Amino acid sequence: MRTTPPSPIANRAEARREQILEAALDVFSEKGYHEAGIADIAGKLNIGHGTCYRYFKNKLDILHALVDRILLGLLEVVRKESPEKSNTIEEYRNQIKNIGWELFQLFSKDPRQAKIVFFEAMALDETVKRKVQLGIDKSARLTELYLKNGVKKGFLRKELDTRIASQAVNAMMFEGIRINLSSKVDSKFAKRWLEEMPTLMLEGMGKR
Amino acid sequence: MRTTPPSPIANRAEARREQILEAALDVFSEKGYHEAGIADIAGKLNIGHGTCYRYFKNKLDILHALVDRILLGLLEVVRKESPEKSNTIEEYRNQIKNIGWELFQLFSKDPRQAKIVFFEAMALDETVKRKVQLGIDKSARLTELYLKNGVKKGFLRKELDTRIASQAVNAMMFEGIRINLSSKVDSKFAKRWLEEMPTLMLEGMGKR
Amino acid sequence: MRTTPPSPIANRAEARREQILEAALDVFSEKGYHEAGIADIAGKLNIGHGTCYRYFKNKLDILHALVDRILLGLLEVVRKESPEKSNTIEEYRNQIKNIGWELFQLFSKDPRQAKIVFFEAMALDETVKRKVQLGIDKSARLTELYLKNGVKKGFLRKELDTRIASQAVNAMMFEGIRINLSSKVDSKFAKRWLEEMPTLMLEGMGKR
Amino acid sequence: MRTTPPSPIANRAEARREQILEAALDVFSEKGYHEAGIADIAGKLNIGHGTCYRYFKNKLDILHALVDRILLGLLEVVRKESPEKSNTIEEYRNQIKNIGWELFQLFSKDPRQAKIVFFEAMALDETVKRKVQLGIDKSARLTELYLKNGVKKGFLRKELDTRIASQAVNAMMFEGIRINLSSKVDSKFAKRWLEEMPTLMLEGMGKR
DNA sequence: TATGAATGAGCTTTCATTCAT
DNA sequence: CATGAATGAAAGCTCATTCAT
Repeated sequence: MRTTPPSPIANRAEARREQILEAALDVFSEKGYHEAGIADIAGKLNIGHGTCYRYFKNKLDILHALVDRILLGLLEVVRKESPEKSNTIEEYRNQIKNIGWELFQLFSKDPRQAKIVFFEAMALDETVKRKVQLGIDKSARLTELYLKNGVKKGFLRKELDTRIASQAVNAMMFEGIRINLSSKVDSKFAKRWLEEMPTLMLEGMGKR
Repeated sequence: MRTTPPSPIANRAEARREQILEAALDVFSEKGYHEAGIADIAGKLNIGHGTCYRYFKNKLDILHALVDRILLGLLEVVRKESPEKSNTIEEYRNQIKNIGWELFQLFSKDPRQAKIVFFEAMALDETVKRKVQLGIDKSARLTELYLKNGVKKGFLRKELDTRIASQAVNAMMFEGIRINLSSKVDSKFAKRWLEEMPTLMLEGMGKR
Repeated sequence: MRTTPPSPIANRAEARREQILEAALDVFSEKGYHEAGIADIAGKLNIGHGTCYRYFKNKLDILHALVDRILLGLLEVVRKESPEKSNTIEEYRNQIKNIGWELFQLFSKDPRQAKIVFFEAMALDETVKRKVQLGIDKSARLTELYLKNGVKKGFLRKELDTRIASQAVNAMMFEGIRINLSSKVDSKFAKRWLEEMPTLMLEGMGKR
Repeated sequence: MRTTPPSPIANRAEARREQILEAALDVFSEKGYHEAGIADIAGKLNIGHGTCYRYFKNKLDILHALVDRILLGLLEVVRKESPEKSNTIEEYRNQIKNIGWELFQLFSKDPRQAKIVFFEAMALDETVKRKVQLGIDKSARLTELYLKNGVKKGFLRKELDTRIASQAVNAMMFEGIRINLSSKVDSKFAKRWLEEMPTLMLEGMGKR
């Protein structure tokens, strides 16, 4: 349900923006932000590089827009499930699996996105870095809601430090993605990771 | 047992190298690799910037040396404890606590190091990135030895995917450090993290 | 006596030209020719900047047209009085006063014009510069007619080098305007200048 | 009598600066500040253009340094004569002649300087413009001292508005130089101008 | 061994101008 | 006629690296 009717001209402009972002995603993730030149982006689209500056203030602005989009997608995934839904630990285990799976999907389908947020953006100017950290933090806060629900419903430990635990959960998730990115990992890794993680998180490594 | 007697001249040169690395650590971690200039490093030491090139091939070479040193320190910590030592889960819990503590120590004492390996180095050329990933991987392999010991001794789950689990453990550890770096976190955070982690890892979040 | 009846369509076009020139006057005098962009001019008129190119060949062409207009106005003022009119030195003094006053009026009413011809145009390509110099020269030639009349009528010195003197007169006039432009001069300055100039020119500074 | 012994190294650097300024004088006066590129300046000296940036912050900085030097030379000339020296109008007439002559000399010997201060600098950023105006103003203030001396000694009119008159004198002087620059003027012009000016200034154009 | 002057590749960015719509 | 998206030449500037001293 769109609120504004799609003006064709705005759409054209929007499409250009998208093209540029798409090309930038390619270039930045391949060569890295600093090595990449505006010319590379424009070159990929066979447009004059001046054109990029009609749609973005500068190179950094492109990255910002890119990061925004990626984080949006990330949060969308995390938000899809409802924190209150699970009533038993088994349901919860499934939720975890789902979210993990979706995230893996998201970043496996387009590893370029992961490269940007997990590697490039972290070494750049304070504002981008902060933006990503905020995004990750937000994701952790959402995760925390799940944990709190679990504690409330009684299937998670009462004394659980949900703040810490949510960050640990996030860390595992993202680390899995990071490792998955480093091409030298076999394709079954993701599957193993996804299967092992919920058990690890819920039951720990210790013998019962 | 040194194989070659320490020639004073080699020592002098070695000292210079150290100085430069120390200065580079400062500068790179503060301004970031790209923003930092060779001149900044030399400036800090009040030496001509040409001098840096007598001790290092180029700017990237300095970073490589820096990363080497940092990873060395990291592995040293992880190696300090012996994977075979623990015989009960309680001993193991203590080992984990120890290692975690030492790592926190290492990177809290000198957050510059963490900034370099966890942020800067990851956005640079493939060789540095790989080097860091290898370091982290090595750390995970070591961790895995502990886990295998645990499984063998029977205080960790028999079916534990030690490869995955070791990476998860690492992830939690490093995430803690990363979060700790983002200055806006209060000083008690480290303590909470360190206390919560072993339990999380061993018993998970689920209610027993 | 117009030769062609004013076609309404030509008038519309003419009006557009005028609008653009007016806007250009604003923009050029405010930001300077180089800092000003075609977009600024078009922006002021809320028209597409491509439109400017339907009325002018290029940016420089706009300046040329502007300078033409300004110089035209300048010469109009100088031409208003008739060089042959004065018969006594007192009449002449009044003529001078008048012309000076009108010029001050002209450029005080619209200092933007002065900024263009006296500052911007002089630092641009040879053709504009020459055009302005020619205009100033023409103004001096006119002034010279007055002087020649004065010599002929006997109220100016017989040996007066009218060529030089006319240029000196011009110089004083224009310098007054230039100084007046530099905002930090008080409003009474113009009055003092206008009053002092005729005496200076006619009687000099020396004691009689 | 130098206060500091001339360090050879400082001299070398100083020499480079001078070379660059000299080349810039050439280039700026020939092509105009905006048309001129740093590359042109460096090209003239057969040095890398980066070198210019070792000695000057940026392009504008070069112009500033240039203008400073020119204005210094200008003021030096004006300062050479002493305002209090003249006791009769004839002595004063000679002083005027001298100063005028020297200024003509200064700017005829190196018309490039005149082009910079009288044309280029006036169309540039506020700071340069102001600097030049200040220089010209300073020159007028000095001239005023001469006039005040003349009034005091009684060979200039008692009621003379010395402020205005000094500016008028300046104007004539500089206009002469400006006209002289426009190559199409014959070489005798300067001589005529210099001869006519003192009389004009002292006795005016009116018949006695 | 240490220096820092010199270098120039290479980047980002601007904006006058064109032209298809 | 009017538009403004697209263009790309052209410029300023930085800084890692070299090398004569």
